Amino acid sequence: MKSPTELTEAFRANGLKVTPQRQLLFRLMHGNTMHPTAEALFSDASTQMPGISLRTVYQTLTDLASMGELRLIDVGAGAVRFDPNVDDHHHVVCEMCGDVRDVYVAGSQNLSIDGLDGFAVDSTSILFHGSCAKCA
Amino acid sequence: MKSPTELTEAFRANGLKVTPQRQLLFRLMHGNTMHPTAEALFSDASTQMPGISLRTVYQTLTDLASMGELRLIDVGAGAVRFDPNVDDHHHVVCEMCGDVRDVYVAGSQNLSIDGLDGFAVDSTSILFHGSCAKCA
DNA sequence: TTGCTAATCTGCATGAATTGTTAACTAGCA
DNA sequence: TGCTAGTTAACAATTCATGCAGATTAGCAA
Repeated sequence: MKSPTELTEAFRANGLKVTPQRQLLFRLMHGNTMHPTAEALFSDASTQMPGISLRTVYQTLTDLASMGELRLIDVGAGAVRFDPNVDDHHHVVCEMCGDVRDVYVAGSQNLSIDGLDGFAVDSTSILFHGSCAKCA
Repeated sequence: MKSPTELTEAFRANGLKVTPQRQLLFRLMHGNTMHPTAEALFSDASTQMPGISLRTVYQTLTDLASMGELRLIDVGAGAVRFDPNVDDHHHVVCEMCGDVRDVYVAGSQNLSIDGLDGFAVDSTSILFHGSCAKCA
């Protein structure tokens, strides 16, 4: 994800306005490795800006996602999570505490895959399920 | 997934009762390659047994899943899908029509993975996103 | 076959996550 | 400084899934 300053430029360039709510969310997501849910971010944002709406958090996150500045990740645990890391990477989720971390996978071009006939594949997501060091 | 007859045995052996509703669902899921949602199965079941409850469909599917007779798959499109194929396999989903098909992946032991330190991995799911032949 | 009892079914209520709606508000340009 | 399109907040609505309670039934035992 771009820096808050760069995002300000990018939003204006796209005809979108840069409000205090959005700037706060830019800062909260920049460099964030927590893979937060919308609710979690809303909670964080609320401490710094009481009265901010959950709807606004969702709105801004989906705007960022559609600009390619964030990735949505679904670990099958109810709520979607947001990841400012847009590198080509995957995830591991702890089934006990729900913690999610980034995983880098190399060598996938050597996989032998059967069943993709007729499909044009756009993207691949690999999700590892297990238990983290703390929960083991 | 086992055959309806075998499932009848298995349910009784576990102290679970075999009702007409359950038998119908056994038949509807056996060999089913559609990866249906609970709603879709409910719809199918309703034509053969009007009055069956959606609650019962969820209940039976959950029971089957906890017995290891089916797998739950989440393609990030809202509802969870159910797969009677419990082999070690993965899935591809068409982003246009939502169709899901089984994919077999070999060679994953040769992947080079970075970021799993401290995690004990129980399972891995690979999901391919793209467009199917009909929607391309 | 009959009766008992725990398991099940249905219908409805509830809950969690997300999106739709609308009137009031404001960023950013002229 | 004013205008106007884009935003926000509050609330309603939707979707998917689970909790609950009273009526019903499968399956065992006599």
